[in-house]
Amino acid sequence: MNGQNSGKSAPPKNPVAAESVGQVTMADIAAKLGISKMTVSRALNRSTRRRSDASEALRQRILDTCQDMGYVLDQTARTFSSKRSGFIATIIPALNNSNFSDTAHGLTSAVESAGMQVLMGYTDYDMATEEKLIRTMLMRRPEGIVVTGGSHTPAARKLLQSSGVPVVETWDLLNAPIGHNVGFSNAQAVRQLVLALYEKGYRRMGFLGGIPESDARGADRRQGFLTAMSELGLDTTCTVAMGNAPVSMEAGAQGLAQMMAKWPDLEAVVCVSDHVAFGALAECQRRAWPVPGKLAIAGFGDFEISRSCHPQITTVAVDSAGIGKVAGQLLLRAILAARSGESFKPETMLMPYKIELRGST
Amino acid sequence: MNGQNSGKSAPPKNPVAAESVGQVTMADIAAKLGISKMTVSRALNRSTRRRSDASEALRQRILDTCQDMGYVLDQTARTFSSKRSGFIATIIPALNNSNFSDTAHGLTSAVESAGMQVLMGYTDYDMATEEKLIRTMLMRRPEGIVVTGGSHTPAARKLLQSSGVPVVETWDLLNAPIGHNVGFSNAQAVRQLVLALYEKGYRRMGFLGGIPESDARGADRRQGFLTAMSELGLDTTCTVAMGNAPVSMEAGAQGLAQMMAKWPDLEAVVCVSDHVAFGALAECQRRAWPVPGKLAIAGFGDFEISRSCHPQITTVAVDSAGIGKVAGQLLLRAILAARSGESFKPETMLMPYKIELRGST
DNA sequence: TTGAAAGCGCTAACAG
DNA sequence: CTGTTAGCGCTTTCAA
Repeated sequence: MNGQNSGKSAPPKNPVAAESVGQVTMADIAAKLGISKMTVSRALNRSTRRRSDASEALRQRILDTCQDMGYVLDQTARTFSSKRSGFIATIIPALNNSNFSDTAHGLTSAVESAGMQVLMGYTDYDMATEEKLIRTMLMRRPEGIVVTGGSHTPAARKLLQSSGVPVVETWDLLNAPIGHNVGFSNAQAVRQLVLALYEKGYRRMGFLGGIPESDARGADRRQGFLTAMSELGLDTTCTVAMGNAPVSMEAGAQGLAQMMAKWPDLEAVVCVSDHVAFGALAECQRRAWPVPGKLAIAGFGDFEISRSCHPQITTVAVDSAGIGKVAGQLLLRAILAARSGESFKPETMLMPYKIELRGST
Repeated sequence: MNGQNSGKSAPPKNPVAAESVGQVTMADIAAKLGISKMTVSRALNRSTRRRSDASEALRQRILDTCQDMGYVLDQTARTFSSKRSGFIATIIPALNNSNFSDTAHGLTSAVESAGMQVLMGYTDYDMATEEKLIRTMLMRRPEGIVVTGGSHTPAARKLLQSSGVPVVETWDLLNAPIGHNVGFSNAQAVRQLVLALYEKGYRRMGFLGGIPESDARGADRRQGFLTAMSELGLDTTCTVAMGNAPVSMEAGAQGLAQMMAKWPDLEAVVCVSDHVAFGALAECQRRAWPVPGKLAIAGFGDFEISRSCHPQITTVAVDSAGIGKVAGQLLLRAILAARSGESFKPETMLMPYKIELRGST
């Protein structure tokens, strides 16, 4: 019997299985085997052992006993003691946008092999919500933070800066990132898309997106459109802003209607996202307007819909999952560096994208 | 100076602001103000106070000091001490399926007002992954668990049963739920959809879904189709199973092609989801087959796409967010009951759904 | 209303 | 390789 367990006042345990998670502690396992808590702790933490049949046998007995007694390690206690939460906090604008959820997916894949768990939150495209989320998440002491974009409230920015852990801002290419940055220039991408449409012969083009203030990334894309059109010496007045982010398919349809009422001779519409583009396409179909015969339509993001609809929609393909994966890898390196006391300079990783010209243009 | 802080060996703090989160503890706040940790703790936990200008003034000073010193409460320590993690664990099949992410959204909304945070995980439609996730999440000692559906590995089921906290299984209506159940009969829903199509005059109908083994919900829907067709005395042989869940739009298109090659005179196709239905619709458009003229198409889930495309797709509208919201409310009641030592019987909440007949049929 | 003592379950650090 | 001691930062409990 181990003395360390003598002070325990919990009710007697079922020798075979615990009634519920959290009833059995390491001390119980240790007591049962007549060893110390530390031995149990070590057996549970060192996944691979060097040679030693004796200790390997003990290790197995410990594992079996944990199994038998229904022991589930208390990560809270572990975190509290070791100062390592095993959490990576991530904040995305919305769960139901597969661009962002793919990024979260990529992040999860990248960090789970290191035993890290992703603590996910979403802002609904609201900076105040983001600030609140950051505050809440910091209370869980994440070992790294991944946020979407570079637009934050001043307080949120301050929190991130003083978080004491590596921060990655994703999706946008930033002039003054807080820490690391994994993304691309949304403006450049749309600019290239417009140039590609120009080469195809389109001249009278419009941009269909949301209210710029509500979505920094959308505003960047709009800016890229305006830049390209100016460079080409084309008319930049044909733009419509339909409500706050996220702009829906429905809004895309309505926006197209507005746009074509105002500028009936438009040849092509560049949309802030594939969702909006699809809404516009559907509206054309309702009107029996041939696409691209009467009007060409382009989107952004390479969502499943733009590949699956007919005609397929021209878009900018982004490696959403790759952004998350790279962010995760960067974070892991930064965390390991910090553990060994090394410094790790903030890095900016430029992610590739590709203009996908398809049937809609 | 407070004696409680005397043992602290941390380096001297910047009196204005901490260099990083976690550097400042409650004891520092207390020492700064010459009060005890407990007073700080109470000020931070009791959001509203009863009358007492004096204590209210102190409370404000405490809050200001926390602000000034950049104090961020350590939720890990709080959890460890109070045995309340503030976590609700939830597991969904996939992040990028808006039905499930809407459920997660509804759950989050329902529990955040109670100060609970949602710890989210996704299985990619794999039961082994689910088991692993449950195991990992239980180490964080969630106060409640929400899982999707009733199909779990035996070990996962055992873990949930012995978790010691309320469990809600969602989306499906179960014969033997582990704890609470919030959902509806997917089979019944599809059955009603088929009956509605029958009333519209359709007779030769097929079902397009994934491999039943890979998706319990999809299998239920398939079963509902078969049941309805049998009841109506119609041919039940026209079914196609396209790959594992989640079945993509692309697979929907391919499945439709297979189906029509085998049974060219089919009048209507019922699909396991709107995504599949949309893929089928797009394939028809590619072939210039009028929908519903040549073939009627129905889906499931009332995703944005089915409302926005042309023609709009007939579907089963499910209150996805409502499922999450009700699950969250149920969980909160159960948690509160448990805290006051009351028993709280497992409940089954039947959620409504609606057959949405649209242009595609 | 406030304070002091105790301790949650684990791991770091050191000793054997 | 294993054991012992100490303590993480809070909240619980009890006392004033």
